[in-house]
Amino acid sequence: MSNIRVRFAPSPTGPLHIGGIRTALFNYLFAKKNNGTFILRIEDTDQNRYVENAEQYIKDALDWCGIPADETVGKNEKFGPYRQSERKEIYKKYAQELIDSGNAYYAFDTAEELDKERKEHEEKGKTFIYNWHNRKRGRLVNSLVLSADEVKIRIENGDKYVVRFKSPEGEILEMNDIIRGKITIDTNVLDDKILFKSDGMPTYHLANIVDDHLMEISHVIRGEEWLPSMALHILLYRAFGWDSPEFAHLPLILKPTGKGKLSKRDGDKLGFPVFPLAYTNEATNEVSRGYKEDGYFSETVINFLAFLGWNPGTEQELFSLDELISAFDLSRVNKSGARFDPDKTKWFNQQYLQKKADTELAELFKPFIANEMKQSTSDNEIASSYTPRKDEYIIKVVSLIKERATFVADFWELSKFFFIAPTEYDAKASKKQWKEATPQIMKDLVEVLKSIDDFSSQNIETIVKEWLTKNELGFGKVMPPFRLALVGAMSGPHLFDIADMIGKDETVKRIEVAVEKL
RNA sequence: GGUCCGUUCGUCUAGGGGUUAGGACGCAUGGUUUUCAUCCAUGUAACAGGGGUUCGAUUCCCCUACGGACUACCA
Repeated sequence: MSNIRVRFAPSPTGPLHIGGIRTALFNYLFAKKNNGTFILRIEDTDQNRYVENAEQYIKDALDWCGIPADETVGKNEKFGPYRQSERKEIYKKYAQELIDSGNAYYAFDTAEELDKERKEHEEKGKTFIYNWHNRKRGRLVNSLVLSADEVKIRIENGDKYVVRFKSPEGEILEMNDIIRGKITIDTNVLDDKILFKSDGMPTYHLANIVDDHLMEISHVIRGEEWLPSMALHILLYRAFGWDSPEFAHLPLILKPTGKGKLSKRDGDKLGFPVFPLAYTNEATNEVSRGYKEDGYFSETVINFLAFLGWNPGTEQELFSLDELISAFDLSRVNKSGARFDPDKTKWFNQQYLQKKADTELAELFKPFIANEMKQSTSDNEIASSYTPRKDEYIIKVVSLIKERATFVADFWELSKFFFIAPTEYDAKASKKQWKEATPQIMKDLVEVLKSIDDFSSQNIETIVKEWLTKNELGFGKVMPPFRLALVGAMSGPHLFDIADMIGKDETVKRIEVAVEKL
């Protein structure tokens, strides 16, 4: 195969949701796998739905995911412009070419007239199709029924018109889809799609075909919602006398529960993001959450999206972007829609969190600590002595608690006792673990602790254990209340590690406070 | 309604004429950890239904059911 060139061609009507990101990802993977080029083209032919900040959002989202385009607006513009609104004249020329070759025609029917037509057909239980069935009969007004002069006069008069494709009659069209194989359609059921709108803009169909041809796109990889348009597109390539690219229609991403494809609303309803990045609708000020802001790593998003509708055929599930590139194969893409599972995305994030270096996680954790400390210092005097903690300390904390976290945002709850003394004690645990004899045992423990010079985890452990054995004290009598005093609850890492981290003075202080309070 | 596409555990999926139908998420149980979590082990659970073809079908074909997409001067 020569020169692989693929494109992702979103319409800037709002934020891109994960379905769009997955389409972009599969295009990207296919391109990189085959030493090809990944192009981002902005399909902004619908002026009514255009949203100002959407194009930037699309670029930002692809950048965050690590799958930027090789060619796009402002970057390697060999086939530019890459915004369809800036290519108007090009489409006009090609529309004319189709009219001249008899593959398209002018139509003067108004939207209202057509609506009425459709309704009337529907009432009779029929389907209105603007094609050979009725384009020359009935009440439709177009250059197929009007004389050349009449058409000319109408256009010169400034009458609104559209250009329609003249779809062929009585042909069984056989097409090939890389994912689905052979697809057959009877051209008699195709309607004469509008190619050029009365506002001087092309429709998706014309612009898309012209651009894909001009930009030398070799493979069209897009969502399944385009499958019904494939016949029209193939027919357009033929009408122009161009070779058509190969097609691959990706399965849709479905809602976690219920019917239909995943939509923006599902995220709000079920409490998970559907967008890569948070997005603020400038008109309504409505904010939609994003994976990034919810604490997911881009690796997570890429990995779970890759596995929606594709799999490598092995049992490996964790793939870096590079691994994805080498493993990717369109022939292993599924045909059926994939239900989106938020639970599994969490699992992916947990996996990636464990793989991250402690230093990197510590950096991500710092802002959370700063924020929490700001809130706690005022009502917790002990906190002040812990305030600025060195990086080294934070890295150590991260190494001790990360295995129980899924998000960086979980860190504080899992580790706050490394930074501030407990202000309250888990009620259930205190009742169960803090017995009558406990205060005295704790006081004795404090004395033992005070005598330790080398306050390292291992050494404390050794000495405390020796003391336990010597005094015939059970672990169960000492360790739970000890933990309660340091942590405030029955959870957390190895207790002697905690003591080591917070130091002798603080350890002793916390036990004394607990004895007082409990 | 019409057209097209699809259908393996609850979910993502592997497999493919003869298999104990495999893995992962989730869930459950047990072990490790005198905590919690992690981790490990085990368990749970599926070929939509009906007809063919065949010695044999979950796998191939047809029908039905169900699901989905499309059916705009939206993409």
